[in-house]
Amino acid sequence: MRGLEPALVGRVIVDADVRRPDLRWPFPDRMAERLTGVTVLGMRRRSKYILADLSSHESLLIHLGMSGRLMLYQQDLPYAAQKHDHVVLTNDQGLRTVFNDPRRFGAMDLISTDQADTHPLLAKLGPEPLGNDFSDESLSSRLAGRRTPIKSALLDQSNVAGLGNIYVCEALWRAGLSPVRHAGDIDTPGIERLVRHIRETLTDAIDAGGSSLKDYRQADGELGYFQHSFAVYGREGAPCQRSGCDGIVERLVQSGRSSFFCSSCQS
DNA sequence: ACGAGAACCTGTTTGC
DNA sequence: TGCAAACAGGTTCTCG
Repeated sequence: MRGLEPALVGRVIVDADVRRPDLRWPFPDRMAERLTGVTVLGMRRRSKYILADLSSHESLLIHLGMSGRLMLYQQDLPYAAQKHDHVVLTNDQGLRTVFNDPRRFGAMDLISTDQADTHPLLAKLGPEPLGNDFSDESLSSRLAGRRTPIKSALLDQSNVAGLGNIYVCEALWRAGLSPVRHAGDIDTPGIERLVRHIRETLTDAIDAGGSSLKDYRQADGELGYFQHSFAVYGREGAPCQRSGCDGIVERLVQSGRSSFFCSSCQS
């Protein structure tokens, strides 16, 4: 969202090429026409959704799913559609914004700007982890009595919005909490650590990503930028990085998702 | 209400 | 080497 904002805000969309009828769901009626000729007034994010507010009083809602990418192709450079390029927006400077998504778990919708908060996809989201509504008290109350593993509870977007598999694994490691702990069994100090480390994990990731995204004009498809900072994710069999811990990173599957953790220092 | 698993898709990696 | 299974940054739906 931060990479797209300077390229889109204040610009007019002069062409919308919608190259297939759907992603995860069908696109809204006449999406291409409704996007053409409107100005992008601003961009914002709610959980993992990107919202572009338009001069037509509608907002373009975007979710990248698992494999989705939004890439910018500079004006003057020739653009030839790549495989899985599904939507191509061209602005009044000739800059193209391309939604590419091989697995098509992503989504796009057009919604009334003043009803964005009540959209079905957004209505049930929990608090933003970097906002004031996310706190020891709010998380504790949402987890109270829950017997589901804390790993699953943190992936549940109604408890806290915007955490994915990587950041949940990393935050639990930083907090020294086992992913198999029942969500409702975590004591107050554990909740306090969890809230703090969720925030720190996200801010570290955003900081690392921000520097890499400065090269967005190249749109060369370069992959993740926080991956070099993972303590446990994808590191099964590697030594635990916590100082003084001699454990080995393990992997287990919870609710169909891989959890990476150190059973020596996470309890 | 809660929690686990399947489903949606394609591409890449792993294992026999 | 070749093929099949497993796995992948997510979310919703169904079922017990």
